[in-house]
Amino acid sequence: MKKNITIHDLAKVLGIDSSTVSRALSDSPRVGLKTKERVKKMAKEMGYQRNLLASNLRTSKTMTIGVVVPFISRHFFSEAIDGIEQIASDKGYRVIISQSHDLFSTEKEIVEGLFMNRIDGLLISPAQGTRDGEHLKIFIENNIPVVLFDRYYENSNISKVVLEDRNASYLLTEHLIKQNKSKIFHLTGNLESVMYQERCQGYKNALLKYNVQYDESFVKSIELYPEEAVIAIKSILEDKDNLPDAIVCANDVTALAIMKYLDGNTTIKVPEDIAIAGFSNEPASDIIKPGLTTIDQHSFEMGKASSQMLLEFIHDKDSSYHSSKTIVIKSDLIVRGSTVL
Amino acid sequence: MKKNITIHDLAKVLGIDSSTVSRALSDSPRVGLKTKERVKKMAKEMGYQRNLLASNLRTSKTMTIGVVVPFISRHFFSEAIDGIEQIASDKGYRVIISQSHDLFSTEKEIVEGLFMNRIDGLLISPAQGTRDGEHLKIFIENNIPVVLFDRYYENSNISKVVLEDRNASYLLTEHLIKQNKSKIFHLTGNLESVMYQERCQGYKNALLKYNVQYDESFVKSIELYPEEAVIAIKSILEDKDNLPDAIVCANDVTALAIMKYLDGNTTIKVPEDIAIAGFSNEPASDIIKPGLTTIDQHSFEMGKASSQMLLEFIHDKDSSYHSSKTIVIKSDLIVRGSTVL
DNA sequence: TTATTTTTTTGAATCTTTATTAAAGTTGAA
DNA sequence: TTCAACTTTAATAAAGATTCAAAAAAATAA
Repeated sequence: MKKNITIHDLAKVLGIDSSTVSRALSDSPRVGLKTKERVKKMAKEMGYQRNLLASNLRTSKTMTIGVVVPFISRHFFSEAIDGIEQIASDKGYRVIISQSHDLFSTEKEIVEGLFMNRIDGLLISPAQGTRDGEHLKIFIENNIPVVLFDRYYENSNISKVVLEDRNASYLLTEHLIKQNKSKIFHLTGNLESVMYQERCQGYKNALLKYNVQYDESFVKSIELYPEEAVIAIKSILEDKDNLPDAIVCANDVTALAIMKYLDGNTTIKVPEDIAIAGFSNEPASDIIKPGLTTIDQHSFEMGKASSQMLLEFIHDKDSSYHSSKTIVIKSDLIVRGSTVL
Repeated sequence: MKKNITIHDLAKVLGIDSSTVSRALSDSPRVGLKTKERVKKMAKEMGYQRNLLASNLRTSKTMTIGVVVPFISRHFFSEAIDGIEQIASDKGYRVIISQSHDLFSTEKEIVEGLFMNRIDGLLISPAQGTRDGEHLKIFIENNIPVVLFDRYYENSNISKVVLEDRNASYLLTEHLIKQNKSKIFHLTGNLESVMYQERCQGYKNALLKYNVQYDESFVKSIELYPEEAVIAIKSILEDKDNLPDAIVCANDVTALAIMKYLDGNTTIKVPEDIAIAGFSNEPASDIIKPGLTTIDQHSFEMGKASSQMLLEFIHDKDSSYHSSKTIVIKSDLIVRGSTVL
């Protein structure tokens, strides 16, 4: 129930001016050693806690970066956040995390709130179905750095850190071809998203390169959630004349859902009858039997890289950072039992 | 590069006082309709963005609650956060999420930072090995509500929302007994933690109740991480004269690690030779084969309940909220193949 | 001792918003 | 018409910390 004490309270008690107290507490060289000590001692004694609202308002710096992701529970994102936090806290920055639940409207609200709170920089992996960064304009206009990571906009000059999606997808498909699979389907997400376009392109490129059968009907675009995946696999299996012997899924959760469905509801064997590959290396991929062949996206590294990039931008505000810098993170193919006997 | 515009800029342009602008923007009844409209129109036109730092400083309210968890990637916590966010955003509160990585020192820093940012309330699931809430004292002293969830301190009068750990553990053990298991081990965490004490007690109570063999050596306390679990199961298996036919693990990740080890490195069959039960219902529990019998902690509900409690405290600051209110969340036994043929 | 330099401290202004109090303008009943 | 009651706006003072210019104090040189 005690009132917050301020530098003015300290000043009064010590019989000095509040500006001196302020300087003493921030270890300014412009205040004498004994005063410094007196102030610090008293501050501790009286339980002084600096009010960052006031401080931030005055300095117009919050030492805070905002992070917006679709879902913090996705392994990929929580790992990335770890990376982000590590770099940021190293440099004395606080990180505030929000999730958009993959909804543009929520994302917009969050982003506006973060602006009103005057964060020093924004790291965002945009909600699906967001075509452009219009709602991020305020940041750009006010010279507050923004870095996109993992997901990005096609015709935007906002800097970004992304995965080599196309190549990763190519590697997955190539791997399946080398396992003598000849009818390879691709289950992808919303194809308006550049990321899924890229993954789809990598898949096609591999088929083309190795001269493997391809037909438009091989690509199914769905919302990449488990329930949707089950619906999709059911419909695929119904067309008995056109059965795949392999499916490249654009994320792990759908791949896992399909494997689970096949195991529980059909006699189809993975990988003998149909090989399944995923994307992300979620923890469950290594627990399911057979293990799921997938792509390691180096999420932690990606988080570190984006954080680093953002902080660089923050520290040299003047340079025209908008100039669309892009960092591409390497990916690794992880081969497990779902594609190899 | 454009400068942030303030209510003063608006006031100047409109030829009225800044206080009127402020009122107009917050829809105060104390300003005329036409002025309101004029102000709002101009605000939009000039791209005005309210500065919450100043606003919060003036009102000494931030409409923000802090959430601190050990790891956001744990399914339990990310679900709980979802629940917390849902309730909070409903009431117009922003949520800022931090992870302590289960380290007290990190938690302390985070908590101090949150205080300096003058959050309106704190929701925290403390790091393991923290015996008391000494570092939360500033909040209590300054009448900022704190609610613990999931994990808590033994002799603390901070309000909390917890699981009926003891009962849940009892149910698990009882279930194993009913499967005719007669030598049931318990793999638990740090027994200084009340939560693990409770889970251990529930296990013991069930054995006692049904008159099943018990020996102190049946309880192994470890750091509940996968690697430690593997070490533990190896050492258990080495003592060939004292093999369990069931193990109750105090969380899912250890249970999963053990199942994976048994499957890959031994001929021991789950559940025939050894039945395994976990705690938390992580997603992977439903993916592993056989499925892992575990406890559903209703994390989403727990998040909602804690958020609700905290907001109530915030809204009636005067009532002596410290009076150690406790909400106990019910748990459910989920039976899967790891304990039943 | 006085003049000069250096160190330490002060006072006022600033950041942006909001609350409080005062003032001005309107309306209506007596 | 006059006074009261009400509506709308203005002016000023916080909220708590930081910063700049200037003053005061201390240290050094002449």
